[in-house]
Amino acid sequence: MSTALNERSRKILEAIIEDHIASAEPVGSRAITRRHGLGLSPATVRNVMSDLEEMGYLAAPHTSAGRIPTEKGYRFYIDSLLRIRALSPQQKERIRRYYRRRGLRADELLREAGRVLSNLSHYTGIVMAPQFTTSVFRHIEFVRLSQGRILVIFVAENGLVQNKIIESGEDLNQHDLEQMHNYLNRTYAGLSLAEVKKRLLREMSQDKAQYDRLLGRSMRLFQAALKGEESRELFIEGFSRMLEQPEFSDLERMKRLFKAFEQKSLLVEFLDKCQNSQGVQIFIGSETDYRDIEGCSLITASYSSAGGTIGTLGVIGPTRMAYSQVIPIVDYTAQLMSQLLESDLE
Amino acid sequence: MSTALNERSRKILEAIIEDHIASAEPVGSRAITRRHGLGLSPATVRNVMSDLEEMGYLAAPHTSAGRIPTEKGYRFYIDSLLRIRALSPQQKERIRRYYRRRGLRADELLREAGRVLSNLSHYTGIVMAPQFTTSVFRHIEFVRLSQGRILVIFVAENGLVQNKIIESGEDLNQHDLEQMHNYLNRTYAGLSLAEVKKRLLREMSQDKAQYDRLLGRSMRLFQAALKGEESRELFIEGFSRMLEQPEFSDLERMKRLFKAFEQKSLLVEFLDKCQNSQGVQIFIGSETDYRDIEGCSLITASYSSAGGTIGTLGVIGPTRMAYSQVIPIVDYTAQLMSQLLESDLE
DNA sequence: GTTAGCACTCCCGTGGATTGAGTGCTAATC
DNA sequence: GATTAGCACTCAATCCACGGGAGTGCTAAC
Repeated sequence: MSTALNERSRKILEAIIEDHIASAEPVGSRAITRRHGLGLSPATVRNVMSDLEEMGYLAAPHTSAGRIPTEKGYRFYIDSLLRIRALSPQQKERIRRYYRRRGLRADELLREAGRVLSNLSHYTGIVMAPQFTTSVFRHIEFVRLSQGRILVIFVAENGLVQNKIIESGEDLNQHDLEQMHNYLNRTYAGLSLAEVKKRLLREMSQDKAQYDRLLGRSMRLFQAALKGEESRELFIEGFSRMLEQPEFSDLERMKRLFKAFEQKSLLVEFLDKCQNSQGVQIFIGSETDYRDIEGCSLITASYSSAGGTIGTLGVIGPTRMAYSQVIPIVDYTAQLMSQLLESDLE
Repeated sequence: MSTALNERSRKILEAIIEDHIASAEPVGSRAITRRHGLGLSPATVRNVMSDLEEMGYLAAPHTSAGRIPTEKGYRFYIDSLLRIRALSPQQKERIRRYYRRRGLRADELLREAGRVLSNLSHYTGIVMAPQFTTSVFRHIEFVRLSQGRILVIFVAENGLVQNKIIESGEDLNQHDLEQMHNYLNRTYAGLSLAEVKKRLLREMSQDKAQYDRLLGRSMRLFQAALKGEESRELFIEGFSRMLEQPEFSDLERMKRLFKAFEQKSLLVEFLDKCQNSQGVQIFIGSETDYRDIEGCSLITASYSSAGGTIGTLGVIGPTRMAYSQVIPIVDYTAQLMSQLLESDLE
């Protein structure tokens, strides 16, 4: 009952977890000896399993069922047992092919990534789009919609487009608006939006007087367009895959999970917290600390552009997930998104 | 056994359907006499029910259960028994209040409509966005993304924004692009996109030679931006409401339904066919001729702008739907969308 | 330390038996 | 002739007992 696991226990734990991932059923001692023939009898395996349960890596649904891994079991499996094979060039090529279609807008690209993640993993794909404020500003455009209502269109360097309606106190005609956005484009293109905000603030207060009416108004409009909380877009694709998982044949549970997905905001918040980490992150069950998706694991990776991470994508599935297959897919997809979003720059 | 229904049969049919809508259970003869006390004994009601079954308005799941309405029964109910009360001014005001938030973009407005439809009806709300080609052209903008890749942004009179990436053979700098879209905006604003297409074609062939290089290129770019199939956006909101309906406690069925929603394209196709009809349309069960949503009914209405219908919205729920409540909500929401999308014009 | 053997536990499927809601029919009643 | 009370019948759903099977834990032998 030493707390460290010896080679044999690890082998058995691994075998149990892998069998359970494949079958979704509790795994018994005989099944292990049959399928993994470690040169041990069922009785021996039973003793080891009993120890593993004692240590919290396994649990028994009831006396005469086999064992299923606990979250601690999965955690150990992922940290110590799992070896991830990098994708072969062929596999990478196969994934890349999904994105080959030309003329895909950035948002379409991200949604497509969600679909691909779902299809390849057989779970649900999630992609959080970049926060606009972290992007590099490329272009702004004002279009007068009606008395006092102006449509603002931003374009970021990575090709993401966002639009917004602002209400300006005074009515501005389209010609003035054009002059205004021309000025803004000349002045601020190439800066990050955060920087734009800062400069805007400085310039407006510092030398306010020096600017003529038009420029002052341009800046005020820009500022109005930039302010306000910004909800990040989240693409969730392939939820129906979840319906295929036996663990969600419980309707009540399904319903909760679905509502969580429909809500999105909590998931966005969570992914936002993941965003600053490098590489693939794995959250098993309650490790997400997010009750509605109980029984699920989350594999995420962030994608980046121009140095910083800008968004997060991943796969959400039951804790009993085929981690070894999903992890490299998520990893590579994140790399790919970084490349593809970058490629709009020359 | 005459084929026409007398007053008494109609009353009983109505009572059965309304009870069934409320309870989702087969309705028995005693329940009718108890809850609707028509001054008849259960035995009499049984005789009538038997006739109604004979005529195809009711069906019995098995010998000793009550009766449930058939699609024919619902159809008769809707066509002949149901009287719809128009919404009271208070109810209308309550609905309008949902849209009072300012600065809502057209697409946000439509999605919000889906949510509101879902919340008020307790079923799933669907909103098909206007087809861009039928909109009135207000503004176009070209933004150079990279070597040969141009982002095109369209704005329609109703405030809808669409963007697209086109690949131009030659590399154009941003300054040229601006001149081009300025020209296009001056020339074509206010026309419907269909008309723009036509004029573009005519002008390009007729007096091709007369145009200078820039104008010719502008038109070619515009044309490139307009071509290609256009997938209509469809907002489906509140699917989780379906999970609450007892008829979908069958997992297999749920799954089919969900996949149908995830697919969207068939639903778009179907709604597209509804679009040219006036007023509220109701499709009961297999009347949609769309197998995946079997057991569901669809209540739709089209919203319009500048005379023509531009999109369709509605509610999808089980055939056992609270028609009398949902119909006026769908009707009024469609009217409201017409108004709200119009209000961008002065 | 490992393993064979065995008693024990518990889930699950099967097959009556029972219950209850509801029907259809018949004969009596209005 | 329409309506209704009464009654036999049907069928799904529920409960319960039972047996089989999978799996465990313990003990004693290797």
